[in-house]
Parts: sequence; C-alpha cells; structure tokens
Amino acid sequence: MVRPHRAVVLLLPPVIGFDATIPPQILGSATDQDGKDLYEVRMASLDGAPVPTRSGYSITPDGDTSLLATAQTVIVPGTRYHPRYAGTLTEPLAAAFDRIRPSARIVSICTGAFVLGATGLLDGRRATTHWGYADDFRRLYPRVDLDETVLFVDEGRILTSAGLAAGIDLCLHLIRRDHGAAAANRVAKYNVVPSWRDGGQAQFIERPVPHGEQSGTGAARDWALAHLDRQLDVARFAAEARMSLRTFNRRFREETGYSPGAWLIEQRVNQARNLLETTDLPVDEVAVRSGLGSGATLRQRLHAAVGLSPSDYRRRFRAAAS
DNA sequence: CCGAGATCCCGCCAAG
DNA sequence: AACTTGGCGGGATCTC
Repeated sequence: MVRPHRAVVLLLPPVIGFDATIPPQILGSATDQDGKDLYEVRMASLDGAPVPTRSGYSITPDGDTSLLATAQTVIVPGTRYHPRYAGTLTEPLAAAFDRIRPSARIVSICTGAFVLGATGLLDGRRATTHWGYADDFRRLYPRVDLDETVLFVDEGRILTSAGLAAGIDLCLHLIRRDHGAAAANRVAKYNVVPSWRDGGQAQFIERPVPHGEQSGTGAARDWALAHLDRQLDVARFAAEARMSLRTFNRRFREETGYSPGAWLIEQRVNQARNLLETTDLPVDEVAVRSGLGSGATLRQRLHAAVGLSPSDYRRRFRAAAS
C-alpha cells in the first residue's frame, strides 16, 4: 500500500461525539503487516470552526469542506443538524456534498443517515439508521428501503449503519472489505471489540431492557452454555425450557434476536476460539469440545466468522492469549 | 467444492 | 375481541 486511504468525517452541529470519534479510532488503528497506517482520517466541518457535540464539548476539525474533495470515503456521523427534522439539505450542506468526488464512498453512522437521505442518494436503496428514529426516517424518506433490524447496510458505494456503536461494526466491515478479515480482526482485537456481531440490531428493539428473568429462555441458555460440548439439538434445547419447539423459537428470537440454532453456533464458535487461543488441543478435539462435531464443521464455521482456518487463527492469537 | 440427507425456522392458521 | 400457543409445511441452511 503506497499511501493510506483518505477518509473524511463531516461534522454537522450538534454532532454525536461518540459517532464522530469512531472512524479515527477504528480506521485509524488499522495497519498493514509492516505497521503502516491503512487509513488517514481527517475531520471536517462546514466552515472549519469547532463543532459542538450533543454532550457539550466541541470538536476542533482539521479543516472545512475543502477536505471533502480529497476524500476517498466520506463519513457522516450522527447529528441533529437540519435534515434530521426537515428532510432537506441546507445551502452549505448541498455545497459540501458537491465537493465530494463522484468515485468517493459515502458512509453514515446512526442519524447521519438522515443527511444521506436528504441528498437523495438513498432513494430506491436499502439503508438503516438508529432503531429509535426509524419512524421519523420513514416519514421523511418514504422512497428509501429502510431496514432497522440490521447493524449496517452495504450498498456498494453507499453504506449506512445503525445507531452509535454500530458505527464500529461498519468501520470493521470497511476494513474487512478493503484489506481482508485478518486486518479487520487485528483492529477488533486491539480495540477490544467483537470483530463480527451477528443478529443485527433487532435484539435491541424488541426488549431494550430484559424483563422478567423467570418467564423466558434465559435459564435454558445458561444450561446450554454449560453443556456446549454435548450434542444438543434445538428440540432438546426447547425441552430444557419446557416449551414447544414453535414457542421456543418464537420467544428465543424475541429475547435475543437470534434463532436458537444460530445462537448455538455462535456460542460454539466462541468456545472453539477460546480453546484455540488457550490450549494446544488438536483441531478435531477442539471441535468436539465445542460441540461442533468435526474439524470440517469447525473450519467452515470459523472461516465464516473470522475468515481464518483454525490453525491460522491459533497462530495469530495464541501468543496474545498466553 | 459437492451432494444427499438431516435439521432448522418462520409464515400460516386453527385452537385455546 | 385480542392475544398466545403450537402443529405443519417446506424452502433455507447445515453437516459430513
């Protein structure tokens, strides 16, 4: 890589400070094998002046919208700027977007999607935003195919992510797309975040706060976690919760956002990753102890999760764990 | 990577 | 009437 990919964050007042700092932190910690930066992240505001955040403090940008003309990726973090309520661009915002190169990738985090919506870039495309503002979004932008159950949507040149921390998932996705899973995994590990979160944001919508511990599938999940090494199908899982299969499936999805089978696979892969990182057990034995059955299944699952074979995974992460 | 057989899982809908 | 349950069908996904 000759020069780092140039990403510019467009700060619109009042910006969500957390969103705004995700790209410099996540993209900014991506490096190649030789430790060279893969991304160069710059902050821009409409006029180059500091931008107040929703939390009171201000962010001093690197410059004004002339920076946008240099961007290979433009990122719009969450904001309560004009389009969030009006669904339209302001004069300076329209001018700012005019400076973006036609080839540049355009990305939003959280309510930044409202800004992209106002440009018309999302019309006829799939997109997402913070689940709490999905209704507002649909009202302002009926031509956009909004899906508030996912963490992010990749439409090629245009990408949108769900609320707040989903911006981390999207930035990891960008790294994965640009430089492969290994580079993204290094960044995730360094930042101490999961390199891939499954299940979308649906799990946060249905029951934002878990209620009534006793009525649900939680006890069965605890039981399953303690017995991952056993062969355990969904029917037995449901029996543990004393529910019919149909009801168990339904309740499980409501409470976790996962189907029981997908949740089991996720837990099993996690267990296998732990065993790979902390033991020298043969791959087939790791597969058995994590309930994945055979090495072939483990290989397939691990590759889907992190893009690495078991031995590659162990090589890459064993040292860090010991 | 394939392909047969197993398993999953979600819309549908009748029955509490 | 509104809501929950759970059997069924069969396309999707998974396992080996």
